Amino acid sequence: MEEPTGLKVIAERLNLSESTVSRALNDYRDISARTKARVRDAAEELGYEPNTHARRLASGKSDTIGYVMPIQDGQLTETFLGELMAGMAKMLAGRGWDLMVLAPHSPEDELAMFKKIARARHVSGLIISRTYSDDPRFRILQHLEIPFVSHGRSNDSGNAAWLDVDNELAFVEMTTYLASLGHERIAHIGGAPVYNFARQRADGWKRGLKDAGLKEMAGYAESTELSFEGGNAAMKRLLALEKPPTAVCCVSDVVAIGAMRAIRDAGYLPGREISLVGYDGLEIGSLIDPPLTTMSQPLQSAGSRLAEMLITIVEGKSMPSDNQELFRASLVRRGTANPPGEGVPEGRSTTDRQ
Amino acid sequence: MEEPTGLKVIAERLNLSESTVSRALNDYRDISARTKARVRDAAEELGYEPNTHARRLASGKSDTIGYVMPIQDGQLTETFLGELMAGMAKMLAGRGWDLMVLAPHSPEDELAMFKKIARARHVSGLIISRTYSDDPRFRILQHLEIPFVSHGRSNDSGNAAWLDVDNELAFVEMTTYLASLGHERIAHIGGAPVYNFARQRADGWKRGLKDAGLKEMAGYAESTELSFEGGNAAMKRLLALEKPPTAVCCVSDVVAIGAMRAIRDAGYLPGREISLVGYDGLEIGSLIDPPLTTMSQPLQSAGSRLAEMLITIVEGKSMPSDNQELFRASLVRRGTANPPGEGVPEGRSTTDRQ
DNA sequence: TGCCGGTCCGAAAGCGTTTTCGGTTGACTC
DNA sequence: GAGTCAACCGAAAACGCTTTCGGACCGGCA
Repeated sequence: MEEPTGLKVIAERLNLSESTVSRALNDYRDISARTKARVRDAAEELGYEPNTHARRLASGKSDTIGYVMPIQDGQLTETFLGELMAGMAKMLAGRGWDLMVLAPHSPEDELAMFKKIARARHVSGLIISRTYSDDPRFRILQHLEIPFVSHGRSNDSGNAAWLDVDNELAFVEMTTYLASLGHERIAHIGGAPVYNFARQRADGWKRGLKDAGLKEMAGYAESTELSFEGGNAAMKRLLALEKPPTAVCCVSDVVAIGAMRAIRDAGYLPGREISLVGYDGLEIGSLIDPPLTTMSQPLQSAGSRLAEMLITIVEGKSMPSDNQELFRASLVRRGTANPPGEGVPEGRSTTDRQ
Repeated sequence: MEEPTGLKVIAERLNLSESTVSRALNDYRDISARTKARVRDAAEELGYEPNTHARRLASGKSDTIGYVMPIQDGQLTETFLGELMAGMAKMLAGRGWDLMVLAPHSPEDELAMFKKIARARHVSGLIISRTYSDDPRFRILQHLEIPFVSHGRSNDSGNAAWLDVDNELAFVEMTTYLASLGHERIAHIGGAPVYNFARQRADGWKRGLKDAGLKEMAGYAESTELSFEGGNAAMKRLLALEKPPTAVCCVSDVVAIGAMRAIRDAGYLPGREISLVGYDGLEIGSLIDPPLTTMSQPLQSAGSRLAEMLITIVEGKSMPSDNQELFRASLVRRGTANPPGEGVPEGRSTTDRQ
């Protein structure tokens, strides 16, 4: 229908040159205030919207950042993604930037995407997530000179930009909390240490034990895959111990829910004979019975902040290494963490303090 | 570093003109096979990657489609989004298209985005979801002449492109299944009928009752918000009935989980005295106790198909009205749907037919 | 009067493709 | 040997914007 109005028509209507109109719109300072106003009014009236492609071609900028979906690791992230991406998209839209989704189906595919981006430059920065303890992507992206920020640290993230939750602190707090309730036999069901967050969380648990003056008992450091079945199996192993724990720190809510099942199957009640704390703050945790005590991490704000950081880096307003931020998880007290009660499995009904 | 190789350098190296190189790369037929091969080899060797913006500006195409995230309705969709978008992104990437995320924070904002797209045309098509029974977006997008396909139908989706799950059929099957187990008092906890899918599911339940020769009892058609609390409250109302149902069809898994809690709180066991079936097929449903029987809908494939449909429409290879597809949900038998047992609340322990 | 320094705007050269339009070959016909 | 017709390729004009550069104009100062 109505063909899109370009700079030309508004220039003609105002008896100005296209270049003047362009600069007026972009608020150059060699254009008089009066002219700027006239141009802006006309643009408004004509419903002018600049052609994105032309603008990007001419300026050499792409005003687009890409989010690399972590899809090769099964579905544990799903709940995550919506909120995180919504946070990014809103922030970016507010600044006139676009968010593009990259969903590689394999590490090779991911690498190919990186290379293509390095060449075509139609995406000016990347956000990656679900980082490994040793994550080659940091080196690759740096070598390719693609600006990026990572959601989660890594051994390789030294001078890169990242935003992470203080996983270690979260698990220190979790452990300390459990200890403060009177627990002395606190175990941990962790994830594979290839995941950096899994390692951090395990470290936090250990430090928490130490801080509380507790010692790590043999067999208490479980590691498993990040799934319901994983948590279930790990908990079974813990229950088979000579001295089973009275409380367990779980690397994720899903793992914790799996563990709850094992506890039930053994004839105990989660939160009663054995306390549990999860991590993620999934809403679903509040729906189960008893509702899962957990550590919740910010998501929308993380997405938003990630995008913000990346923009300043892409625009050269800050160095990657100046963009390293630690968010904090917060304890959500629900029903599965209580003082050790009676009926502790296999055990003397230990402490009664407080 | 190495400045990006453009058409020019490969043309010079081969003693050809840029236009020839361009056409060779795009497989025009007025270029000899030999030349094409030479060009392709050189391009490969030089690591040529076309400049997206230049290409899009020149061709007038944008090879980008946008997905409008449904974020204003709370968080019920979250689990969804990851898989759906992954499905889209993979399909699009396979064809060289990009997926852009739009996250409007209000209906007005959404409208503004549409208008901008209609002008700037930097996105050549849209995928919308979470459709309302009366959804103004269909009219708007058609009027704006923005190609789109909808995930979910609407009263207004007559000649538009859509992909939907056969919600009605799913609930017919669900109801029939419950009836086949011997239930005669089957209720429904639905969602607000402003959501088209909620209306369809309610219709399916009614038809299922009729097909089974059952009649809808007074107060059995509950409607509530799509949340845990909603399901919980609705179930409480059902339990307060003179003749409470022995089975309940729930509009979503989350609602079903809320209902389970109400059942428990009333002293009954979900799946025993009162059977339940949810909808969505959330993985989390399998983790709770007892695991939730549900109807599961395809997601990755839906995302992929949506993208595919939109491409053919954008390319003018098919009319929107020729792109209307119904996917089918499938029953996932887990633990909450069983023959009516003893202890049916308030009731004669009705039938014993299995 | 002449010169200087601002202020404001136009001209024009890109940005890297795509695509239309001819034009040049050589082979083929009659 | 003149004409025809493919087959193949180059020239050049877009695409719609950004950005540099220079120039016109005006006031003020010596």
